[in-house]
Amino acid sequence: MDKRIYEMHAVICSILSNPKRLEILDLLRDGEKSVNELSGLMDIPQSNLSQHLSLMRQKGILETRRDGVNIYYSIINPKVIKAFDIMREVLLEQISRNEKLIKKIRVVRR
Amino acid sequence: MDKRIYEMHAVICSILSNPKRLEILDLLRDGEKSVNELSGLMDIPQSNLSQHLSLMRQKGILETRRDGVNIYYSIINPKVIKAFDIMREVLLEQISRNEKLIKKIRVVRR
DNA sequence: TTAATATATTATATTATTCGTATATAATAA
DNA sequence: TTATTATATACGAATAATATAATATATTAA
Repeated sequence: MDKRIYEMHAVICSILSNPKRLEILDLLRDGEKSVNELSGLMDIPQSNLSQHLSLMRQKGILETRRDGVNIYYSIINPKVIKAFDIMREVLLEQISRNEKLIKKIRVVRR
Repeated sequence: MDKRIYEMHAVICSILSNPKRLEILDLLRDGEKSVNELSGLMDIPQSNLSQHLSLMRQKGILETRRDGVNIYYSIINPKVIKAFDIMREVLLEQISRNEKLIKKIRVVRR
């Protein structure tokens, strides 16, 4: 397998490796939102939001549409949300596995 | 939605954001392999391989089994491979979208 | 044209990742 | 016990990612 494909793959995945970008994607999962709307929903300076948005646009994850003063961002490929959700499931399953482990340890100690 | 869940989510996703780790996961997709086997299949110093493996174990993605001198690593949750594959599809679809775009531009220029 | 609003860009400082080298540990064989 | 093989860890240097502040641009309204 070509190494370059792993590198490109890693670049795409690195988009999901930041909490703010995950929050943005989660906010956009049901359709487009303007920068202003996003800004109101998130606790983040506008410039930082804009940076994350432009990064995701550059990487081909988001696209934009201008309507007057507003610029609306949306997710190009819904598979990104699919991957988002699967990784979320992985996380939640990890957490519940850990909880079970902790309970077990407590029972043994009693 | 709790911000901490996005942070944990980002940590899990950051595992997929490195080409070597993606290659390791790809090599482990059909079952466990020892560090030695992985080392033979990859072009990477053993210490670096070990670093990536221990990171993925710490983060709850891989688990280990010792058999004599060898330590076998395997993927705990197959959903990780599912997410791997979906993100790969996103990448491939991006590439083919770009190719189409380039062709279009060429036709227009003629 | 000027003002107001929405969004993007740049520079910078801080922090995090990555990877190599060297070293350490752990299991087994001799 | 010593040697060998397999694996892990510590450290440091280079690089990359991040957030913030300040500034720039673009659109519309007055």
